[in-house]
Amino acid sequence: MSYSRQATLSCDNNSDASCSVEAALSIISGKWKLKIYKILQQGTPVRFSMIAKGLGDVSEKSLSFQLREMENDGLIARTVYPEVPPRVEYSLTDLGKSLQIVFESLDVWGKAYIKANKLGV
Amino acid sequence: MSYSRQATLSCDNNSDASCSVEAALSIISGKWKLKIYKILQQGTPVRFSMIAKGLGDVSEKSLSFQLREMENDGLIARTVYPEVPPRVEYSLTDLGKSLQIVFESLDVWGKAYIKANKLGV
DNA sequence: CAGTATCCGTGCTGATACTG
DNA sequence: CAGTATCAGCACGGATACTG
Repeated sequence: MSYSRQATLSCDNNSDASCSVEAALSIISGKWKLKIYKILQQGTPVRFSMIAKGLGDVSEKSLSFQLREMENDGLIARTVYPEVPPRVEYSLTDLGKSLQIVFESLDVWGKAYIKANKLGV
Repeated sequence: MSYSRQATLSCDNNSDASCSVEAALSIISGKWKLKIYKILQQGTPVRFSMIAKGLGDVSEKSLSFQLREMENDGLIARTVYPEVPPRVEYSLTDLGKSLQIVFESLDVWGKAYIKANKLGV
């Protein structure tokens, strides 16, 4: 891990009210996080390779990194089964599930935006 | 302008429902956009230099770029007064104002996240 | 299978200098 | 005043090879 995070997370020096908003944004921002979320949303734990397959063209490193960030943020749970070959399953935590309403809000606005700007195609 | 946008915008090839969410995310993602939004939220049009002052340490190029993106996305209106010296004022459009509820949603979740992860300080 | 290590390309962002 | 042009740095994400 050569770099960590945008550092907007803790907002130590915050005198503004946008701290929580920026925290939320930094957590859900990431090229694959939304799609990972959608995959895990089904409810049953999903294996690393299955997530990779669901995403299509993600590299192992990128997927691993995004998953690790989501785990560190408390969005997903990582369960390792001490088997051979190794098996690791990921699932949404309650905190992760609570993102649902945020995505719904973004979905509603996104649709309104697309409509307003006539970006149908 | 040497580069344009992350290209997740139009979602031409979308077969998934996350298109609108990603569109919304790409639009509000940007180092200064949330703070610009907060400044313009007061209601009265604000001049370029006043926005810069409100942000503190943003470069002119970065601010200009963020404003241009927000304008292109229909979030803010740009009014040029043909005076000397030139005066340009920015204000939120109705579409921009409609982001309010999205930010509220992010704010609520962000607060819950901070609480869950004990990131107070 | 599920990663990690290393290298690398690109794009976002900033600093500085210049213009109408 | 309100930008634009150019240069530069670094974070991000990807490719490939290697490991427990």
